[in-house]
Amino acid sequence: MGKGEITRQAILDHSVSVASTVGLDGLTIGRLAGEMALSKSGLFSHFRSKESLQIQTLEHAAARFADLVIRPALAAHRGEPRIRAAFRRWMDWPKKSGMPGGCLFVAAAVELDDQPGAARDHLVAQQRQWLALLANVVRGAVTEGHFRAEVEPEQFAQDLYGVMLSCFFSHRLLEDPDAGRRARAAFENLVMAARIPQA
Amino acid sequence: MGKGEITRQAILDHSVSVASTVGLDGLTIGRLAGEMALSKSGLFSHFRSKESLQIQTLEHAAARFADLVIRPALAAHRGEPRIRAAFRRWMDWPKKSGMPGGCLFVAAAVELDDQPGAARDHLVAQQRQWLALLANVVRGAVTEGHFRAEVEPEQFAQDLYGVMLSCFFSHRLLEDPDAGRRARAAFENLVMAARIPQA
DNA sequence: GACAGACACGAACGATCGTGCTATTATTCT
DNA sequence: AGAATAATAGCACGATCGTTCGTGTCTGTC
Repeated sequence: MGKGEITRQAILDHSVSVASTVGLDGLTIGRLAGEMALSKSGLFSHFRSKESLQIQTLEHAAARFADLVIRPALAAHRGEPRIRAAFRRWMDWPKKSGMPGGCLFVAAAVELDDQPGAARDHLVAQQRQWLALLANVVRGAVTEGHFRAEVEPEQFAQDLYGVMLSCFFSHRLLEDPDAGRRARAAFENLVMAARIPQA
Repeated sequence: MGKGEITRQAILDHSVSVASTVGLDGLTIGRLAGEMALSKSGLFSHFRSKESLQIQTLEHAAARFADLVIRPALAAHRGEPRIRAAFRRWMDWPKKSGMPGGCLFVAAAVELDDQPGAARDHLVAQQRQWLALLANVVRGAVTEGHFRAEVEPEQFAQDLYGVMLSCFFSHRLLEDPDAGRRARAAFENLVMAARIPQA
């Protein structure tokens, strides 16, 4: 790994952190350069455009998400345990991953949902994949006999996403200290409702 | 109502619409002026700063929210009917209110959760009030005998918010045509779980 | 030890940002 | 109708934005 690649990675590390608080658009090359002790043009030369910087920032975060959430979750036993692992890792991945502004994907989702372009396309593909993976994990819980056969995996995935989003909202904006506890409770309710009723 | 007030309202109408797509920060005085056929300084003089424009935009949207969601919901019968009315109005209030970029409050929430200032304070107070109102409506369903006594109103309110947020997310970013249907299904599940079980 | 390539810097560009001033035109009130 | 007031336009400012270009400085190779 050459020196250029090293600084590029360092820039992206910081970029993810900054973008989590000010968004991908609020992300500024001048600011990034200042905080990395680089000149604007020196930093810019690593990415040939701002859009490229934004996309690479998303990719960088996605790689960390795969390391910190997806892979550990898939290492858990199929079925309900894997769902619990995914949820737990997902819940505190912004903290673990050094994103002081909360999950970058949530910020980017709201920011880009109206802004066509390569960055949006990238994020959409990413998030669709993640939701599909969640749905598949739920499907596994059905075939494993943990969940009822009528459980709709896509429904469960969207519901899970809602639990996460409302937790972020209550926690970050409203600063509700009970947000996390309620999110866990909501998760338990979802799981209980999906389980095969014990006679 | 003088002429100044009329144009101010017209500006705010448009400002809400624009901010819903590009955010309160992406909202720009120059753009707003161009689209309203006003000079930058002419428009600016109505608000003495950009922060004031942002706050008034939030207030304007809040007033419409009260008209289109809160008041009609409170007009419904106390208990479960009122919850259903609130949810239904809430679901399609961005459409009804001419916000092409989806709910302004959602966009502002993600944008401002890290940016201290008067705009954030205003939004936080607003959203806390709305969540408290939702919780109160749920409390009404309990005292009315529709919901079980153990139902936690604040939990229900946060869960409801999650249903809305994940619907917006799936609908607007992922363009999932089933997002609305799933949100309604999730709502029904929440209500059913809270009801007094019929023997 | 000359040379090539990678890497960073400094200066400058056109554009746009928010925000003041000063006129000038519209509107409202007596 | 005329005077007082409100609303808008025009212009300029300093700052910052993304981007380009030319130049210097290392590092490693033949």
